[in-house]
Order: sequence, then structure tokens, then C-alpha cells
Amino acid sequence: MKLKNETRKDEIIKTAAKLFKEKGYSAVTMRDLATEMGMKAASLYNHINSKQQILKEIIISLAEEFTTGLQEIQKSNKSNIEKLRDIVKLHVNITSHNTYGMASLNNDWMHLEEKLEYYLQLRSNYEDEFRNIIQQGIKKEEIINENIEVMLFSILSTLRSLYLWIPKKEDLNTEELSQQLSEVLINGINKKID
Amino acid sequence: MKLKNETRKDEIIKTAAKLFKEKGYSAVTMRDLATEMGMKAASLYNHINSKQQILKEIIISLAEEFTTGLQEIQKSNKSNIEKLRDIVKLHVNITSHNTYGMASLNNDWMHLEEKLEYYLQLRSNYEDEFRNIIQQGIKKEEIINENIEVMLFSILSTLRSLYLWIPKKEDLNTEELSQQLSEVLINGINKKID
DNA sequence: GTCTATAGCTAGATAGAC
DNA sequence: GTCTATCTAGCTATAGAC
Repeated sequence: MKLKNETRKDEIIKTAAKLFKEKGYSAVTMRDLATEMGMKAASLYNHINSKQQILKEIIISLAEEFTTGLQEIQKSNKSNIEKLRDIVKLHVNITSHNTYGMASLNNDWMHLEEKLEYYLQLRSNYEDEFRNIIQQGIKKEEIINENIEVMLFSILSTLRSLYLWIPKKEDLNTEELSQQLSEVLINGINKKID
Repeated sequence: MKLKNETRKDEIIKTAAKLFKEKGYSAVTMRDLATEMGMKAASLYNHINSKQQILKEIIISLAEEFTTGLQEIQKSNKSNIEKLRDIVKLHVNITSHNTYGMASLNNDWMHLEEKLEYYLQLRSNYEDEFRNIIQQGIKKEEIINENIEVMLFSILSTLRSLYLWIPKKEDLNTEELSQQLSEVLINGINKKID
């Protein structure tokens, strides 16, 4: 694990993530990746051990980023609605600086081999923490007493799909987007009488 | 195109959709599909012409179902908020009777060959119609004057992700789910003072 | 650190017996 | 309509020259 190699290796992983987003892990060949990197497929193996390792690094680092981000949010004394706003910010921030990787996290996790179980554990824990915030919010009468699973998956689906349309916006203002998204997800789109 | 073949062919397509949902189009082999069907790969070709044809039939029929469904909704004289509720129903209904196919529609459309352009056209038109309903809703002061793209993609992302968690619910009541989902998407989760 | 060459395997699809 | 056998092409990964 020489430090000198990390720069080139990171470049390969970043390029791979871009291609994985376009066609999915299984449809991208090492030759595709090599061509995009301007080299031959065999040369890739001086920097990475396998195609599987690339997928693992993309997905696990992102999954851990979400886990630590949510743990940080949970430490605060904010209201549950405020915690939800922080979760929206977390997703917008991570997605905006790694749009490509988010595609693999969402669509190619099932192709993980040794790390599959670990990933599933992280994801399951994340959903449990998220669900818990909604439950506490209902108990404290900050959140309506609707079906918890419907609220959880409605919000989470939107946040998980962010990678699909964030790149379409030019000059992205993450602070503004987070604010607008929170508004829509929390308060809805229905116009009330002022 | 003998009618007698259609039953077996439909069975193959349905099984393929299930496998495509689990691993994605590219990772599913004709041998996998044959095994699941209890036959040999070569035998599949008595019913279908190619793997690509299977994907095409799964995706295009669903895309057309959404297109005609939205056209039907557009014909009515309902308010724009009511039209949105109908769109939610449309997605819940189509997804609940073809959960597997929805995975391909969402994640494997880029592997379409001859029909790719047609699919992209249908999807683009669908989004335009959807956006138009929101715009009209804002104009008629039924919907808040927030960022249209944020509202559009927030709602559409949730509806497009329905296939991921609808099967987790046992004894699904589509009418009830549509109602709950509309409530959350339109009115938000924030508790207001009664 | 990149290359050529290639091993070893599996993919989609076809031919033809039954 | 299903089978066995097989073709051609493409895959990941390695060996070894430079």
C-alpha cells in the first residue's frame, strides 16, 4: 500500500464511478475503464487488485460517510424536525461532492462480495436511526401521526435519488437546495391560507 | 407470432423481470433465466428472439402504461392537486401489479438498443406533463410558489422508488397506501396546530 | 508503470437430433 | 418444444518484456 500509488488509484476509482453510473457495474468492462483512463486494461492492475475492489471502495466509503454523518446529527439536542433538516443537508452535501459514487451505492450494492453483509448492516442501522427520529418526532408532537414507513420511505427515496438530478443543476447552491428540499419534504407543497 | 406461444413467453418475461430486479439486466445470464424457468438456455430461444427483446418488452409496455395513464388524468376537469393525487394512484397501481418490471424501467433503460430513443421520448414527455400540472397548480394558487424542479423531482423520485418497498408490505391496500402517500407528499409531515 | 500476449472462463446465440 | 453440442466473442486477470 504505497502512498505514491494513491493518487493514480483514486483517479481510477473516480473514473470507474462515472462509468458505473452510466451503465452499471456489471456492464462496465476493465477495457472500458482503461480506455477512459487512456491506458490498457492490464495496466490498471498495477494500481488496483480487482474490479470488485473498486466497487467496494466506492460503496463502503460512502456508506460509512452517511453513518458517521447521522451519528453526528443524533448527538445534538435539536428538535426532531431540525434533525430531519440536518439529514437533508447531509444527503445534499455528500451527493453533491460524489454524484457518481451515489449511483453505485444505490444500484450496485448487490454486486458486493465479501463486504455485502457489512454494507447491509450499515444500511439497516441507518434506516433504524432515521425511523427513530420520525417516531420521536411523532411522540413529541412535532410530526403528524401518519404511517411511519410511508413517511420514512417517502423522504428517504427522494434523498437517495438526489444523484439523478443534482448534476442537472448548474451553479449548485447546496445550502439553498437543502433549504428548498426540506421545505417541500417537511411542509409539503399544498398552499395554506396565510 | 403464434398466440399459443404467448403464455410461455409471458412467463419468461415475468421471470426475467424478477431476476433483473435482483441483479440488473447485465448481470443476469440466459443460463440464469433458463435455470429459473426449469429449462436449458437454448430452449428459451423458441419463445424469445434475444435477451434484448425481453428488456424491451418489460420497459416499453410499462412506459406506455404510464403515458396513457397520465393522458387519462389530464383529460379530467379536476383541480391540479386532485390530478397529483391521481398520479400517485397511477404509480401505486402500476407498481403494485408489476413490481419487478419497475426495477428495469428505473435502472436498466440505458441498456435498451433500438428502443432507447423512443423510451427517452416517453419519459421526457411524462416529466413535461407532470411539470405542467405543478405549474398550473402554482398559477391557480393551489400549490406553494416554491422551486418547481425541487417539487417535481421530490415527488417523482418517491413514486419511482415505490417498487423498492411496496413488496415489503404484506396485505397491501393500494387505496390506503395511495391516500397516505398523497397526504405526505402534498401536505408534508409537519404537524400544524388544529 | 505501461505494454503485448494470452490463459481460463463465460457470455449470447445457433444447429440439428429427438 | 426441449435437449446436447458448439461457435464466436468478450470477460477478468496474470506473465513477463521493456
